[in-house]
Amino acid sequence: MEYNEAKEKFINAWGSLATQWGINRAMAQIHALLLISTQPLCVEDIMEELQISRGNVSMNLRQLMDWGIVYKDVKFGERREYFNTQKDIQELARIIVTERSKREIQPTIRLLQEVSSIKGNGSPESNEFKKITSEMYEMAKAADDIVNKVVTQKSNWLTSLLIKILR
Amino acid sequence: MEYNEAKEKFINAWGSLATQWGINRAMAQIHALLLISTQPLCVEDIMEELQISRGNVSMNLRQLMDWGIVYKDVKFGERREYFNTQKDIQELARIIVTERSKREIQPTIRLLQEVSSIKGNGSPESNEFKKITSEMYEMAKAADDIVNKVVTQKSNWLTSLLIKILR
DNA sequence: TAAAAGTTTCAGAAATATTTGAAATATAAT
DNA sequence: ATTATATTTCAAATATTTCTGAAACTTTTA
Repeated sequence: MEYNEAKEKFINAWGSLATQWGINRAMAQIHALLLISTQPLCVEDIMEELQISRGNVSMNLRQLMDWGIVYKDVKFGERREYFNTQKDIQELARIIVTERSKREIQPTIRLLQEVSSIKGNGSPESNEFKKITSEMYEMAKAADDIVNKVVTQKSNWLTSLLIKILR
Repeated sequence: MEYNEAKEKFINAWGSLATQWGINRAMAQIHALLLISTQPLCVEDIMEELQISRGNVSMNLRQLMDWGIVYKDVKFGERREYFNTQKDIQELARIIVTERSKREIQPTIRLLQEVSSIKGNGSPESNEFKKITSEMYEMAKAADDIVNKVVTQKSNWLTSLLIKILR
């Protein structure tokens, strides 16, 4: 496979995979492009490469910045804004895991906490409901604990997790 | 909060959360309903409770069965099919993690494996591409290893993982 | 201060994903 | 073999999400 072919394949496939993860295609593609780029890119560059509109690029760059994985990179003497991404893959993954936990596990925990703590009316249905949602709540908290512990260990978090699991 | 209110809230919120995880609302709601139900339900029951069409229920039950978290539960002397779900929450989570890994991590690994192993033409762009995608590949493999190790440890996998991480 | 160069916003258009409902298919009872 | 009961399929309808493009806005330069 040629470099150009591989690059195109990577960006396209990454976009498709992302939709499965509940992340939108353009956002994933923009991020993929910044990741493999040798220098920061401006909005025009991204529009050009991915053949998408200015508005789309602007909105998705904002989202990527909200996620904390893309930064504005000011060039001296240049008017235009350039964008760059976290290139350290371990650190990138750490940020993404932290962020997804904040956006997905935490609301789930709140919901389960709330519904599992209802008074209940003693009916079998109400008892089963409390039982199952409480178990789910405990489980979600355990998952959250694990993520937090793993993720606050800055460098090489993945490798050291692997080592812990293997022994 | 009343039981009925809590039940409705749980099913609705679960459906919304699911869309964030890339899972469709009806599928998540059907699963939630089976989880908290005291007995297996037939298609009619589900249609009734969630106010969705027969076709929708049928298609999503099939998907849940493909995921391995919902089963047909034959009642003797009954024509109709009844559906039930894995009620052990730890085991349920184990299946879901395994299945998502199979459906999401593995295709990702294959992609990264493929694009990172191109010949390259020596240009800085091609070198950067190989470097980044190789790092992503290594990272995805490590994540996959961790998931496999954790998930093959049948019972209490989450708790024992937590213990390992804490010490 | 006005023009230039760039960025953001957002209403409507387009693309995707989900859902419906009725016909086709399957299975069981008579 | 026929009827009754239940399930599955899939084309069309609906709903949701994403994207576009032009206007509004912001910042810099002259």
